[in-house]
Amino acid sequence: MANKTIYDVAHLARVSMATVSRVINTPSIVKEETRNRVLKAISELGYKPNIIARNLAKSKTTTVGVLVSDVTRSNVSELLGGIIDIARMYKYSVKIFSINPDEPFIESIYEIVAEQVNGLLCLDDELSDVDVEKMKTILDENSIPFVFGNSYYSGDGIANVSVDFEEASYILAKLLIDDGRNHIYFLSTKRRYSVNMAKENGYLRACKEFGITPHILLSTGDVLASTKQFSDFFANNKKIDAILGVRDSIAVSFVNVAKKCGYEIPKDIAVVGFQNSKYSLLCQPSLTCLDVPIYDIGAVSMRLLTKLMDEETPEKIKIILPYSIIERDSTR
Amino acid sequence: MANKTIYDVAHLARVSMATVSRVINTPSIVKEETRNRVLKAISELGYKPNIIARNLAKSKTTTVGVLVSDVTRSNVSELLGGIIDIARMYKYSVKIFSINPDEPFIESIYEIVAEQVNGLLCLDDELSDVDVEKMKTILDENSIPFVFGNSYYSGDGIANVSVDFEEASYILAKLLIDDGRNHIYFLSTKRRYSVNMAKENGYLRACKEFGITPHILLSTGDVLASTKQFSDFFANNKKIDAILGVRDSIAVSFVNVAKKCGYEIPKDIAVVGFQNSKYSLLCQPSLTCLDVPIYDIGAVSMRLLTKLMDEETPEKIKIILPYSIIERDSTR
DNA sequence: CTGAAAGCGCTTACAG
DNA sequence: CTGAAAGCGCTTACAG
Repeated sequence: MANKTIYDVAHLARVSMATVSRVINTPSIVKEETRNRVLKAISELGYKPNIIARNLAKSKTTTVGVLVSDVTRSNVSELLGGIIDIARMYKYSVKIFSINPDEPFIESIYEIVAEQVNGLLCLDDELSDVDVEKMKTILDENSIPFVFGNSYYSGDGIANVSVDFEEASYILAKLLIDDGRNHIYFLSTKRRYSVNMAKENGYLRACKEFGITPHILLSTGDVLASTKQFSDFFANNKKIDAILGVRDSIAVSFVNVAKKCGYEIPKDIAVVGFQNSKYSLLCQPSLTCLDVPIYDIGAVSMRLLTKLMDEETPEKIKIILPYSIIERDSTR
Repeated sequence: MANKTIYDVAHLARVSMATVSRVINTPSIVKEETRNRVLKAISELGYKPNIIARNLAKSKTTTVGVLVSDVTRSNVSELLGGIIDIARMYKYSVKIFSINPDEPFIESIYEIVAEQVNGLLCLDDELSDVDVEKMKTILDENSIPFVFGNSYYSGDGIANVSVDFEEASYILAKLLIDDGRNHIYFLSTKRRYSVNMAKENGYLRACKEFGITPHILLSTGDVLASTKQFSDFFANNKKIDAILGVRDSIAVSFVNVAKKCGYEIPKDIAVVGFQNSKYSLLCQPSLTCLDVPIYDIGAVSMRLLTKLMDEETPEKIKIILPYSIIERDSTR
């Protein structure tokens, strides 16, 4: 059984295809009697308009692209959750693109443009300023609005939805300092994410303000590697009484090693995380951490994008969402 | 600057649009000299074919749909990783759909059909057989091939890529039994996923075969709730010397509670998980568990779908991938 | 309120 | 090897 077209419906309802199109798009304009006849035909045939054809006719699409560097990165799925829910609400469908590591970043943008998306949500957090500028140029040329979700790119005219990680990190560090800690380590990732840079800056600001020497430890995401790294760290007998871990998995690895080396948490070392993931609850002791509204960041990004696509002018193009801090057993 | 069309290129290269189309789609057919002229025009203009128009003209799409019940479910992002990589390889783009909880499941299928996807990957694991049949009917009517990834639906003509969780679970249970354990609990989810049912069946088979009384404990995904549930469990002084946890987060919760109640792992209680997630490594002690090739399941599902979309007849429509078992400190 | 017709940007037999 | 033309399934001024 082939796909029904608008012709089939028109024929059955004995009207022109234009009328069918109208009952679908602007039903109020059609006389009730005709409208009902058409509606009946539609449901009898199980007709669904071909969205491709509609898009072509309108020369616009109801698709947004979501660009990620890697879907498996933490937070991406929760961001997607918010994005998809709002997209449905506004009748957009979402195409997902990941960056092809085998070609220059900008090629990915060209490919997305060719797919005729109506807007782009960029969840990539590792872009150079140059790439961001190039991307902006191409997208602007094609009148494709875009917004960055959960990342920091400061350029003019670049829409951004995030949490103030710099401030949050500052507050977290201050919390440790107020508790009398002064050998505070900042555990971050080897890869330079804009978000983690912001956290680092907040930490550095607090250190500077309170006259504490900053210590930064970078590790990969790999559990075994960081376990080894942290063991070496303790073998060198470094002075330490607190850590801030940008990722829960890193913080938990560290806690495990510290405990094995005879340190008590939080007595000897206080621990603070930046994600409120299940890890933070499953960890022993449970982790004090930032609670970032990841789902909301996704949802708000998408909502902002819908405004941009409708050529509304939103009051703000850079949105900072509130966060909270959850104190648990790894600090006191 | 508006989008360049094939006309602009044709004009610049002084050929017809048909020729331009040919150098894009079947370049070998065009005389080299003409081809080069067209290529030059294409790159001068930065022309990219409008994929919507192409799809309409070919009345087919190069888009596959991926249907999930909820993107944030564990494994979904890793499945997506495999799917996206293979999709890129075969030049498909992927649209992601989640099930709208506010309407009957089958409506979601109609919406996907309207989006003109060329094939569908279904990652939903909680469908009733009735829904699966309905879905198959609709999709068949519209000649949209589909495959289930990481789930079990046994119907005829239903493509499926998974791991033999029934067998794996049987082997895991047997491993505990061989170790002399005979009060083995199976911790599963309240929601009935086809995959978890398969695990349960393997466990039950082992119990039956070795004359052990099966015990099944169902919990929600919520850490706090399951912590309470497990505390109550121990308060009732149940006999227990081993558990199989379908999810790592559940297994870790259980371990935490058991330790707090004075049990030693694995001496008093051996623990086995079904996911090789970071939790299983971060847990103290580290968890013995199944290693399921989630990424591969996504990749193979997508590959199978490309064959189906190309109307090849794959030798097998139900693919069982190999797994392995990683023994760590939670058993011995 | 409704129909005829042009157009969206491509592809692809059909001629030549 | 290349062009003219029809067609993919819709939408939307333009008439009436």
